[in-house]
Amino acid sequence: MKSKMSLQDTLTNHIKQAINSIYKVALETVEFQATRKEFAGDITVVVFPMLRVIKGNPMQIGEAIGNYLVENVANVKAFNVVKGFLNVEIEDGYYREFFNSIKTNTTFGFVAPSVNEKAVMVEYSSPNTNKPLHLGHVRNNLLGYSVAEIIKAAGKKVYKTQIINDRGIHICKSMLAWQRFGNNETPESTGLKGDKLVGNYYVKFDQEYKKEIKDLIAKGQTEDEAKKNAPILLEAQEMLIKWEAGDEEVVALWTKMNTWVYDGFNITYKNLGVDFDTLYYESETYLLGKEFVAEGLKTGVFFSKEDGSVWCDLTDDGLDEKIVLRSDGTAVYMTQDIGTAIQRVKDYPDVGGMVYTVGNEQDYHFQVLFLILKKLGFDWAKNLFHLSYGMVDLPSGKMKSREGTVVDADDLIVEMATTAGEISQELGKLENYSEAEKQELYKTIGLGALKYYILKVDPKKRILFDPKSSIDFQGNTGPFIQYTYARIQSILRKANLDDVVLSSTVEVALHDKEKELVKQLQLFPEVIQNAADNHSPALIANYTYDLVKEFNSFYQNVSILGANTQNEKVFRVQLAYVVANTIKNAFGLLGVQVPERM
RNA sequence: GGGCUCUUAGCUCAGCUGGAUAGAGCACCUCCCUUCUAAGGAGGCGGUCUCAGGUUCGAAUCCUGAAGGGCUCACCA
Repeated sequence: MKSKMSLQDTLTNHIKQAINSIYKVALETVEFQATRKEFAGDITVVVFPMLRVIKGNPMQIGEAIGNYLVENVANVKAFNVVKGFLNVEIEDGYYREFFNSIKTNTTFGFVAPSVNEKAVMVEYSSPNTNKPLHLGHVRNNLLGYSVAEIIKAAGKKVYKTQIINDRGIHICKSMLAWQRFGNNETPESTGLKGDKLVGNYYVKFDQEYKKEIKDLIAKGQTEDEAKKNAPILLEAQEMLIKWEAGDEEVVALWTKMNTWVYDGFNITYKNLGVDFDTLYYESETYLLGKEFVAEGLKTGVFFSKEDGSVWCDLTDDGLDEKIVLRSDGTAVYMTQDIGTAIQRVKDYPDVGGMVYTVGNEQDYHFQVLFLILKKLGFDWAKNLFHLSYGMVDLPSGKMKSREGTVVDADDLIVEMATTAGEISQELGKLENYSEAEKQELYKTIGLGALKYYILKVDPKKRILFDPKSSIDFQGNTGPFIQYTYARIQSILRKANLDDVVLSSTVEVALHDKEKELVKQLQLFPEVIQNAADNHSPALIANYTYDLVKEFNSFYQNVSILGANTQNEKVFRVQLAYVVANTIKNAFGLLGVQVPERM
């Protein structure tokens, strides 16, 4: 494979030579930016930074470089200088050549996984098994899945994983409530999804717990006392102890109810379109990490206090002291996370870095975790990244499972599809579709709207989600982009597309809109790399939006099938094809599907 | 109180190596379907980029400080 020098690289080299021959000085770097639409030109050289090494007036320097480029560089057609900006016009031929080099490459922009590169493990979702997934999990899942796909597209092997929080007092609460009030209900007997059924008992527990607290307060206890002494809570704590001791009956119940939950989760994951390569269960990992704490004690990374608890002193790093082992020798959250990270690298030795998709309330935890792993001397510790994201809040405030003020993931998906269906029916473009096909399409559009809505914003920002008015289907939205894709497919069907048309090379003068589209396509590989480096699906979303806007403008201004010449028609069909393919691939990175019609 | 983080148009957001007159969508107002899907396009309205300093030829972008919102600072996970 021959690597072709990019336009920027070529220009950089020539500009350096120009500066060298005209001003007798060496230039370190050249700054470029896209030429603003109101000026003639395709790429702009920023002259200002050169003033550091060249004494002179930016206009004159720009003129001199411009002249040199026109004379010496094949594809440079003309130039103009505005203030300190040298706008360079490039020959159509350059863009045609680029376009022809990618037009049959269905994975343009993607880099095949390299054998030499270390793999990345991306953790996301990681729910508790006592309640169904809600909108917060949806954001987590979409982000994690998308970042995993993006890293893959950027040329690294990826393992998608999650750590399932399948043990602890919260699970026991659901179990206990079911035992007491459940009358042996099952998902089958009730027709409820397993996670919903279990979630109901978690709520039930809380109701009972509150009732008991009230009773105790009435009997004269303080609120704090009542909260500690409520019989149902004591019983749940007892249950946890039994579970840890391996009590057969408790473990059997635990297994049964968790299985219900997993069945439910799997349906939600499937509907959401996310998947995992490998799973970790907290019940299997919560004891891990202790040996490394012992190790760290020896090497002085940790120290123990008089009561036997073990700590890590991070005050030199501007943080606090952090406990890594309780005085009774049991593991804390941190211990477990240390152990799990190490375990993962043992299980998958090609892993050289990890991404943790976890809400920003755990920023501090991960800061500490990564630091400790570094101190323990793991070389992969420098490649750990906390993909932190803001909460999803409702107009009514925070979502709270126990109080039932959550936007349920399954309900949300259904609602989105319903809305998509309503809009679709109003527009009435689907005459030949069967009912099943329609439902499938509505789901694609509804999910597309939801996913795009969440992924297009910076993960760091918190989202205020108003179920009634949040998600549009017009403008900068998933459906808008899907619509453009469908419209292109319609053209391609009418064009009787075949391999000959696609692979044939035609020479046509480029329309402005065509050139802009080709330029936009050209950015895709860089956008993918950038998105991977920054763990940012939003970059992909915004790129796709820009591409689609550019295409729609082209579409309204230029007739594709009604082109004046056969050559123009062929080129435009090819262009539409490549744009559609790029939309599809880009949306694939976001986990959004594109419909053939809508 | 300490730490982290966010603040750009009425609303939701872009703006990621500091660069030209800060861009989109929604909403509101015009116009465009006898031509490839109008979930579209063309245009208008709308901004002291929270505030105050600083660095720079040049700051929404970098630095310092302030204000407001969020998160966090457990032998919980």
